[in-house]
Amino acid sequence: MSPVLNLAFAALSDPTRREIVQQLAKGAARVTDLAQPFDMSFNAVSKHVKVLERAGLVRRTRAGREHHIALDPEPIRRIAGWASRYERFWSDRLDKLEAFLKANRKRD
Amino acid sequence: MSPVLNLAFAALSDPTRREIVQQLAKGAARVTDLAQPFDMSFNAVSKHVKVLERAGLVRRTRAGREHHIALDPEPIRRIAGWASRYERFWSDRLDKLEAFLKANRKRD
DNA sequence: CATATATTCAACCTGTGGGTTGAATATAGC
DNA sequence: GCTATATTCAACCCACAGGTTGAATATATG
Repeated sequence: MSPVLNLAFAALSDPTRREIVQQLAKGAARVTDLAQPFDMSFNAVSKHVKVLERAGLVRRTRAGREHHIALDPEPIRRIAGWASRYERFWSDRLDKLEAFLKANRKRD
Repeated sequence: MSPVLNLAFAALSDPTRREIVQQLAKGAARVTDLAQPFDMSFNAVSKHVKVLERAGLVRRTRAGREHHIALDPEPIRRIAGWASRYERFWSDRLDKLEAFLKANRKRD
């Protein structure tokens, strides 16, 4: 039972939250900025950010009335580490994984 | 919106299901075998297997009254691919990822 | 100070998740 | 054929997830 993985996997199971993570990969942003592309209420996005925060996927720094949200890649790293355990099921050599990773940098 | 990732992440957010996956990494098994280590009803485990199946993480082949459950690593591969997009956040070179993966083969 | 902006908090609704129990179904073995 | 085994199906419960709206809070700005 790994609470980190439980929360990280659960947080990333929602496509809206994965889009937010993707957004944050380009740099930190305010909640308003993150909410802007979505066709849902600001409050809904605010909740999503809170879920990501609770899972440790993002960090929040307050600057006046604005909250700066930044990606913390550690849980994703943990997920990559977890997934790597099954890497032998799709190839025996890490350079094959490397090739796969390279080919999949853009897609969702 | 990637249904594959939605379902795979959601399925793997449950520690029981991750344990089942881990169990299946050692080879295919019957539902009864999978249920045996857990302190919950057989039916609960049967449900978990169904969730994994729906997510494409396992495949089922019927042999008489026994159902053989086998790991299908493709969705995990997809997750590894997704996570790899953020690899630049923790290192710039894939050989660093490789080292990390090697060091984390055993843990949960 | 008054108002606009950025954000959370709280209450609510509906759907789904994980668990239970009890029954149904199908195959195996004596 | 009868009984035991392997499994799903169905109904139910409770907790949580994702969304809404309305209000509260805090900071900027004219």
